[in-house]
This record gives sequence, structure tokens and C-alpha cells, in this order.
Amino acid sequence: MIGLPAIGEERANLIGRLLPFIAHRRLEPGDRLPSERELAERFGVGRGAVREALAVLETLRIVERRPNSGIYLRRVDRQGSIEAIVLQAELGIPLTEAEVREVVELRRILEMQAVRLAAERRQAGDIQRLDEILGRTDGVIAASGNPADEDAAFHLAIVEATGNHVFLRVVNAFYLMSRSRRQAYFADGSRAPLSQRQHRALRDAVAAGDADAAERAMAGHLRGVESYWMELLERRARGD
Amino acid sequence: MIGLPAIGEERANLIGRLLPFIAHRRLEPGDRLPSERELAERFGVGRGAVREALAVLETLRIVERRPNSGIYLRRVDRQGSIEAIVLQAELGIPLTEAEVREVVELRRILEMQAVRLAAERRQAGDIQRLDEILGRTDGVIAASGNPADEDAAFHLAIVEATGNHVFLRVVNAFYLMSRSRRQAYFADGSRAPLSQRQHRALRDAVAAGDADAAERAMAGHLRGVESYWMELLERRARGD
DNA sequence: TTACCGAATTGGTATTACCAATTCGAGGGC
DNA sequence: GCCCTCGAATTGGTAATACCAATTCGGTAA
Repeated sequence: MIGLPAIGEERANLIGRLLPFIAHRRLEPGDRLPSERELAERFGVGRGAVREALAVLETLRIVERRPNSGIYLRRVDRQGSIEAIVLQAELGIPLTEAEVREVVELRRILEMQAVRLAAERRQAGDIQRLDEILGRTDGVIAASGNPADEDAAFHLAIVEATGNHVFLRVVNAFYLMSRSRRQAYFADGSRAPLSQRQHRALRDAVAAGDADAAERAMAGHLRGVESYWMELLERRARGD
Repeated sequence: MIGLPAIGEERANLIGRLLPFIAHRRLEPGDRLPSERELAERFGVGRGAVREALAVLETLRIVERRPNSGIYLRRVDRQGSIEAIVLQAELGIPLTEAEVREVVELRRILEMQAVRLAAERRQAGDIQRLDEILGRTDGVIAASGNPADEDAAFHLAIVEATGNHVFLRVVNAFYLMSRSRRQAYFADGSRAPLSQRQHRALRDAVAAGDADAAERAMAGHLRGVESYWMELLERRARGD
């Protein structure tokens, strides 16, 4: 069949089908996956689509392609890329409980250090950017909208104030992988105003160049979010 | 021409040619790249190869593909993936001076926190792994080999002792992106013995559960590596 | 100047074909 | 019975072609 469109078939991202396939087969690191031709047939797509997905999975260090031999699974748990978790989250695959705890812990480490550096190095433009985001957030709250993306923008703007763009990339990954979770967090409209007050305290501490105060403000602010995540885990453990 | 093999033509990784092409054109975020067909012709490859490369660049948030419209450059400097830097380094594209300084700073932040957590949480297996790597390194040094990979393995084993696999993934990215630099560092054979002594002090502090001592040991150890990187930058600034 | 329509362009996808290296089993020699 | 050898099948790498559907963009008409 040439060029026949899928007949009413929902054709999700191939990576989103490939990852559960790998997980479901309980493949061990080093195991060989089916050949490209077999995967193409099994998922009802062309070989080109399979190769595109495999190129991504190889870059994320999930698989290894050996020419004329096969596709092999790598030690995805410890050598995999951090972006692999971002991709999974974007595909709707939920993080494991361990991953959630680890993400929360590392996010705290990163942001505590970031806000200190930000307070020490902030430029006028950085504070201006923070104020702009705060104003935009006020508007979203007033319109009863969900300020999840503005929340992320504020935290990332603080990291940006460190002047370290690599730092920004790393923290950005964490915000990308928790986007849906953050949306759910702010779905409860009562949370946004408190968060906004804490953001303003953070802004003031950073603007004043008071690293200790900024760190304290960040610690208190993160506590709220973290407890939400931990509650989510408990709820999931009880079976929703 | 069908199936004609390249005649003596060195056909490097397409991504390795695409990235300089983008940089050389001084494309701004939002700008459109040539179409897939044009890129394929320009680089002398098939459209499939171009699509494979673009799929990777899209995952790394370097470009965005809009169906039936075109390929657009994203804000690669701040929204790009951290893995994009890893990929660049693997392709032999040197880091910019700013990136080097930022990588050094963030690596210090991550490892200082990691070694504290490792000292607090290390299990028996973690110390065993550290000792194993230390022993292997002794062998490499005795054989006048380059212990660059053993050095990375040791630092990563410390991060692994935190029990945080997400932490491990992030730090792993930093070691992958500086692999060639680390090889050059240990090419001077006089550096390995000092490094090994410092590693042993780190191992002892972690094994003893002394977070403060471990942090001090890590701080001193990193100082040496960092000064090497900074000297490299100055040498490069003077034009090698 | 504006609104509209149609042709060209573009990414998305499947199919086919060929190459070269690896794999693996059958057959033969020891 | 065991091991070596050789050849066929398998596999990833790559190019070329064709078609679709949506976007773009130019020209034309109101």
C-alpha cells in the first residue's frame, strides 16, 4: 500500500510507543532489540520513521546502534541522558517514585545555589525581567488563569540572573520535565497568591543583593511545592 | 545515481556539519533553515539522513520543525538542552570561553553538594566501588597509562553514592562533555599521582561519613583541575 | 488597497533498492 | 566428536522516488 493514510488510527509519536515497548519487554542492558525492519512492521510505520526515533534514542544514550549488527539497550538507569526524562515527561510517561524524589532533591540543590549566585551578580536587566514576570503573573491570577508557565519563567529568570547559561539549561530541563505537574499544582487557585507573595520576597532579596535572605526565601518557597509532590506520591502509592 | 558509494569522500556525521553551518550563517532564533530537500542536496546526502539529524536537533531544542512550513532555529543559547553541549563536544566542536567558565562553576556546585550527600548516605557497596576504581587507577598509573576515564569513574561513583540517579545523570553529562579535556589534563603524567592521593582522601572522608571533611577535600581537589581549565582559556585567548 | 484563489513549497511518511559488514549455520576436514 | 571454513542470510546505513496534506505566497479580481 503506497501513500494510504492511516484509517482512523491514532498514530502517536513513535518514541512514545517504543519506550513502553522496551520497558514492557524487561530488556536488560546489552540486550538486542528487534531489527529496524521488524520494528517498522510491528508498529505499522516505515523504516525511516523507526530510524528517526532510534537516532533520538541513541543521542539520549538509551540505545546503541551497531552497524550491520543490531540495536542494543544501554544502561538507561544511570548512564542515560537527563533529557531522556524530559522527553518521557513530554510524552506523558509518568516519572517513577524514585525519580520524583530525586528530581525534587536535585531541584532544591540547584535552586538554592542559583538564588545565592543571583543575589550576588544580578544586573539591572535581571530585576527588570523579574518584575515583568511578576506583573504578568498578577494579570493571569486576576483573570483566574493558571500561572504555571509564569511560575517557571520566574524561577528560570532567577537562574538567568546568575549569568550562567549552562546553569540555566540544566534547571530548564527540570522545569520542562515537571510542566504538567506544575499545571496541576496551580489548578487549585488558592495556591497562586501565596506563591506570588513568596516570589516577590525572592525578587526583593535578590534585588537587595542579600544572598542569605534570598536563600532563606527560596528554602521556604520550595518547601510548599515539595510537600505537594510528596503528597502526590503517597496518593499514588495508595492507588489514587 | 542509485546506490553509488561515496568515492573517497570523508562523510562525517551530518550533525557535525549542520551545527557549524547554522553557526556560520549567523542565524537568529526564529529564522528558517533551508528546506530538507535543499539541505540534502547541499550536503550531498539523502533526505532521510537530513531528517534523522533534524530529529536529534529537535529533541535537543536546537531547531523546531513545523509541518508543511519549515525548520526554525530556536533560542539555542538559553533554552537549548544540556545534552546539546555533550553532543558538540563529542563532535569535536570546542566549547566557547563562556561555556567553559560556566561548566567549571556548575561542576563545582554539583560536586560539592554531591560529596556531602555521599558522605551522609554511602552504603558499603559504594565504598567498595570507590576502592575498586582506586585500585584500577593504580594499575593504569603504574603502566604509565592515561587514567582520565578512571578519574571520571571515581567522581561519578561518588555521585552514585548519593543514591540519586538523576543527580548521576546530570553530573555524567558534565564528564562526557569534558572527556577530551580530561585526557589532555592527564597527558602530563605528573598530575595523576597527586590526583590519586586526593581521591584517596575523598574516599576516606566519604567512608567515615564526615561531610565537612569530604567537602573540604573536594574543594581542594577541584581547585587544581579548575586552574588548568582557566590556564587553557588564557592560552587560547593568546592564540595558542 | 484588500480579499480571495490556486499553484508551488514543505514537512511527514511509506516503499524500494543496494551496499557492506556482521552473523550464523551447514558442511567438511581433522 | 570437535573445530575450522566458507557462504548465505541478516542487519544497519543510505539514497531515490512518490504521494499526501497543510502552509505559503504570488497574482488576480473586487
